[in-house]
Parts: sequence; C-alpha cells; structure tokens
Amino acid sequence: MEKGKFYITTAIAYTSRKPHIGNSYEIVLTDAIARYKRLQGYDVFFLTGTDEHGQKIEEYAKQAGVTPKQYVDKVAGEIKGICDTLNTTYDKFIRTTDDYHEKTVQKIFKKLYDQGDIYKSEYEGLYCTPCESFWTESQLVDGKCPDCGREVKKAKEEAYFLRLSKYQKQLEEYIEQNDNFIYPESRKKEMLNNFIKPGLQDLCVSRTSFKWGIPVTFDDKHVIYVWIDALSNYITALGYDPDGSSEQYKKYWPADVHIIGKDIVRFHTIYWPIMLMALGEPLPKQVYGHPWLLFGDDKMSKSRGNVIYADDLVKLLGVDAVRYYLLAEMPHANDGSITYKTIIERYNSDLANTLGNLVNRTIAMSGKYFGGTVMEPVCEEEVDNELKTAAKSMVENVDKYINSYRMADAVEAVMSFAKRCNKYIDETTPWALAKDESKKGRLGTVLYNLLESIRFIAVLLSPFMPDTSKAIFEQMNCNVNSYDSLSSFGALKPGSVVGTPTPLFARIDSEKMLAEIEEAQKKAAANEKTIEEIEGVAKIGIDDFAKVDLRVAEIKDCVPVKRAKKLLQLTLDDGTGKDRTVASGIAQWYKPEQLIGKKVIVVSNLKPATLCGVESCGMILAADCAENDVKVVFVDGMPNGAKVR
RNA sequence: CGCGGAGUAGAGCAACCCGGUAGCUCGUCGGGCUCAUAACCCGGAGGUUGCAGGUUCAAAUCCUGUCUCCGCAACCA
Repeated sequence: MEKGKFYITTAIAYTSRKPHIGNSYEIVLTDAIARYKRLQGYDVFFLTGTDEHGQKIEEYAKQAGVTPKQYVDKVAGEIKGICDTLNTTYDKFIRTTDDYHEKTVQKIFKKLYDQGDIYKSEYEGLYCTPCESFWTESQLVDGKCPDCGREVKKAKEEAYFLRLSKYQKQLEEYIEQNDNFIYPESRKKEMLNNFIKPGLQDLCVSRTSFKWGIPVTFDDKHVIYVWIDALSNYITALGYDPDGSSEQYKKYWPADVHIIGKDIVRFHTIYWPIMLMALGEPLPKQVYGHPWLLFGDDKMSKSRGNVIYADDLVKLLGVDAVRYYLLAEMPHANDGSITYKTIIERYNSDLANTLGNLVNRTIAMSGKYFGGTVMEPVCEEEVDNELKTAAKSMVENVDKYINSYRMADAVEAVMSFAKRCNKYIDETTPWALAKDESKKGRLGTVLYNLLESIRFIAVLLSPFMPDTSKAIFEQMNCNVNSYDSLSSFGALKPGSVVGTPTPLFARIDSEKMLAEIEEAQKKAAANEKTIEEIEGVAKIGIDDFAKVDLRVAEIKDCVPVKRAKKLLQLTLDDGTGKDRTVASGIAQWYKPEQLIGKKVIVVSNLKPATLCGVESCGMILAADCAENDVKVVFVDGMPNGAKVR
C-alpha cells in the first residue's frame, strides 16, 4: 500500500564524547516513528548522523594527543555503534566530515554570499588577549575577563554574517500560519515572543579563531561556523546541490519532521528556516522538540560510576527492554527520569508478567488442548466482542498517540490491551472448558481470539520492540504481520500450527541485579579515582608554595550575598587592623551565625575579584569531605594575623 | 522582584488549554484461580489536588497573592 513519502531526521550528535543513555533516547524515539510509518506503508527515509566540527573537538583532540579527524572517527564510530546496538533502522548516517557534505556546504555558503544574504563584517566584542576569547558585556566580571580577571579591550574580528533580519517578517508569518510547524505549542510561543518578535540579529556564521571546520572557499582565514555546517546535513544527505539536486532530494525534501531536543528548537525553527528561505527551498513541515531523560536525583558523573550507557544496559536486559523502557518512561511534556530500580520494575511487571506471560500461557494452552492447531472460531459469545472492541481501539489509540509523539501513551495502549487479554482468559476459563468435551468448540474459539489478539499486539509492537515482535510471530508460527491485517479481527488463519512456548522475558531478581550493579559502579568509581590520583596534581617546589601567604583570621561578621545562592560575605580580622572582606561559596553548608567568632585560615595575597557585586580579597580554606559536602578548616588559639606555613 | 518549568494517594504520572462525581501504573492489604514466567483475575485501604484568598450554582482546572522544589543565567577566589 503506497502512502507517499515520509522524511524524518534526528539531530546529528556532537562527537565530543560517547553519548549516555539519555542522549540515545532521541534515536529510539525517531526509529519507533520511522518503523511505524513504514509499517503503515509510507516510503520512509530516516536520517541520523554526527556533527564533527568545532573548537571543542579541536581541543579534546589536542588533549588526547590525536588529530581532530582521528578523534571524531573514534567517537562517531561509538555513536554509530550505539545506534546499531539499539537496532535502529536509519537509512543514512551522515557525518559532517563527509566529503560530499563539506563540498555542498561550501557551495551553499558561496551562494548565500553571492546573493547578498551573507555579508562580511566585523564581530565586535571585548577581547581578552591572554585568553584569546571574546566576551559580551554581561559576561564580564567587574568589567574584567571572567576567566583570568585581567583587563579586556574592545576588539574587532572579521566575520561573515547571515542576514536574519531580512527574513524575519516572512518567518513570523510562516510560523503563525502553519500551526503545526513548531511542536509542542508552548515552544512556538517561546520562539515568537522571546526571539522573533523582539527582532532578530544577524547571525555570525564564520570563525577565524579555530581551524577545525569547513573552510570558506573564497576566504581561507575563515571556517564555517556550526549553523550552516550542521543544519545543512538535512539536505546534503539527500543530495541537495545549489547547482542541481539529486532525484532523491526532490523526492524526499521537505522533511516531514525534524526530531530534536528541546534545547535546540531555536536553531531549527529560526536559523534553519531562514537558511532555506534564502536558498529558495521549501521549509520542513514540522519540528518536534522533545524533553530530556534525566537520571533519578543524581547527575551522572564518571567519578561516581553512575554513568549509564545504552550498550551496557542492552547487555543487561536486551535491546527491546531498553527500547521499551526509553519509550514508556518518557513523559510527553516533562523531562523523564531513569533509575535502575524503575527499569527493572517495568521490565518485570510489563514485559515479563503482562506481555511475556500472556504469550506464554496462550501458546502453551494451544499446544496442550489442540496440539498447537489454530481452531476455527465457531462458537462466539458476548465477551468476545468486548475483546474485539478493545483490539480495535488499541489500533486507533496507537495511531493517534504516535502521530502526536506520545510514545509512552502508545506503548501503554498496547500494554493495557495485553491486560485485557489476561482478563479475557479469566473470564473464559479455558482450563475449565477443556474438561468438558462438549465445550471443545468454545475452547477453540477462545484460543483463536487470544492468538489473534496476540497477533495484533505483535504487529503494533514491531515499531517499539522489533525483536520481540518477531519472536512472537515465530512462536505463533505465523507471518500475517502487515498493518492492513489489523483492519478487521480475524486475519489469523485457522489450521496453522503454533510452535512451542518460550518465555520472551525472563523475570529478573531485582535485588540481586541491583546489588550487582552497585558493585560494578563501585568498581568503576574506584577505577576513575585511581586515574585521577595518578594524573593528579603536578609537584611544586618550596618557592612556589612560598608565594602563597596564609594567615589566621577571625570572622567578625558574616552575611549572605544577595542575588547569589552560594555566597556568604565574610568580614575578617586578619591582624592588620583593617577589615578584610572575603566572599566564600559555602552558603549551602554554613549559616552566618555558625561562623561568627570562629578563626579560619585565609589566603591573604590572592588577587581581589568581584563576585555578585562583592569585592572579595582572599579566600578561606575548606575541605571537600565528600561529593557535595564541604567543611571549613577552623583553627583555635592562634593570634589573628599569624602566618601559616 | 533574572528567565523558565513543576507541586495531585507511599512512589511515578494523567486530567488543567475548553470548570461539573480526581483517574492510571507500581507498591501495599484481602480474596479468587491454576492454563502460565511465585505469574494471572477481582476487591479494599490510601488524596480537604503545596498554602491563602477571589470569581462561580460548581474550581485540580480560571484569577490574585504566597511558599517550596527543579532546570538555565549569575555565582562557588
């Protein structure tokens, strides 16, 4: 059944480091939609890939002692590996370092320049020479460089700009007239009110401060900055060319939907459409900004050993369980949260108990009562209609939910139908029917209805859990798996013979697995720590230490710094007779009254700096006792101003 | 008053735009069943929807105020 084309993309992943499971959500979400559309008969093109240029990568590569290209090759390989591990069916994996991409981007840049949409000007800012960085007025700390505290001066850097202002009106109209362009709705308001209506500033699209990028062909000091490079991937991948595009491009563009994280909605709904307008190409039909998947209450960090990678999770639970979890646990509007405990709970209750057990018991009964033969449904009863109605509404609901990107609800719709099937077994009590030879017809009908229901489930599950879907069809020894076969209840052919039941998902001993995971995390954390210690801190000489002037001082007064969450302003008596003011980031751990009167050690010759409007002269010593636990070093019985060494 | 999001049963969420008996999953307690993976089915307990006002016949839902939490920004000298 031909339904037309469907072009869907993920954002391309930045190759700075291996992505954790939260980053992998997007590819699974997109894959589920792509698979569903294919199932329905659309001619789908699904694009994903990697964004590989930029200063950060240049720096990471340098740190790692490899070339940028070597660096991105490695990370892009890891990212692609994860996509494959998660069993995603992208049609193309683009890398922004691909030759054809770079060439086309250069052409795009040139074209926009030639037609006047890109112009050369100067990037004006405040420059810190030692740091080689530009800062904006608001970034400065007390009018000085936020990194090193030195003076900055006004400086100009040559750069190319994209004329956003020219297309502002046009974009605003487009967004307002195309209700579904930015989804969900709340993001649309955000874009219009916060960025577009106040007026768009022309966008800086080139850099001279680093080299790892696509060079501007007609001005080799410059490389093309992220926007034109990265966003263009959606069209270069298809074979767009300003001098004449491929058939594939003509067929698939414009994209039906770009699936992206909520943090980059702005780039995809403002910069990208304007680039396309300037190129004279049609705009994507929709941009969906999805929420993020977070980790319980803790942020993941390597040193705590709680980073979760998709491939580790897959080893533990299998691909489909991971896919299922990602899709089911993610709320539609808010950020989701992930913990091992909830993963295992969901696995046991939904996959093992509800779904796996349903399939298992049904096929087992088929084998036991009819030698596996699927019987003709000859003896219908009223309850059967309820089951059939439920099957039908599952099909409708899944469609409705997927089309509005409510994957958790779509998956839930399938699961609640599985529950309905389990209930049907209780209502019809096949084991009781089996004891009565005269009820054989009814028993066959009940099992037929169950098998057909499971077939419905298997078909609709295929976008979410492809392997499981396949396994169910294999166990049923059935190949009627088209979407069209769901148009009416009863496509399963009587007379066929089901296979032997094998549990789809073995139950997990939650406590045991959690204990094992904790063990592994401890090990990982310990490893990470050792590395830190070895790499540790460089040795210094006595003369270096002598440069630091430490003094005993008494805290005479202490008040919180307004507008700052973490700062306390301390007034110290350091024996000089003059008050010394120090701002310290310990508000989280100490109340002012706990500090007044105490003696501490202060680094007295630290260069003053202004923090949240308070001039801080020096710092007091405190110890990091644990993650998120800091204790000030208090001393006792020493005169104010005494030198510490 | 920097920007934004959120506060609903023990936990996680839905309903909020477009007021009308607060629903789902997990957990818990009791019962049932035995085909099945200690699974499945039924029932109970558990919420004055953060707090205080207002509008209304009627407020989780609309309005005002207030408290708390979480992101981002600024800041841990």
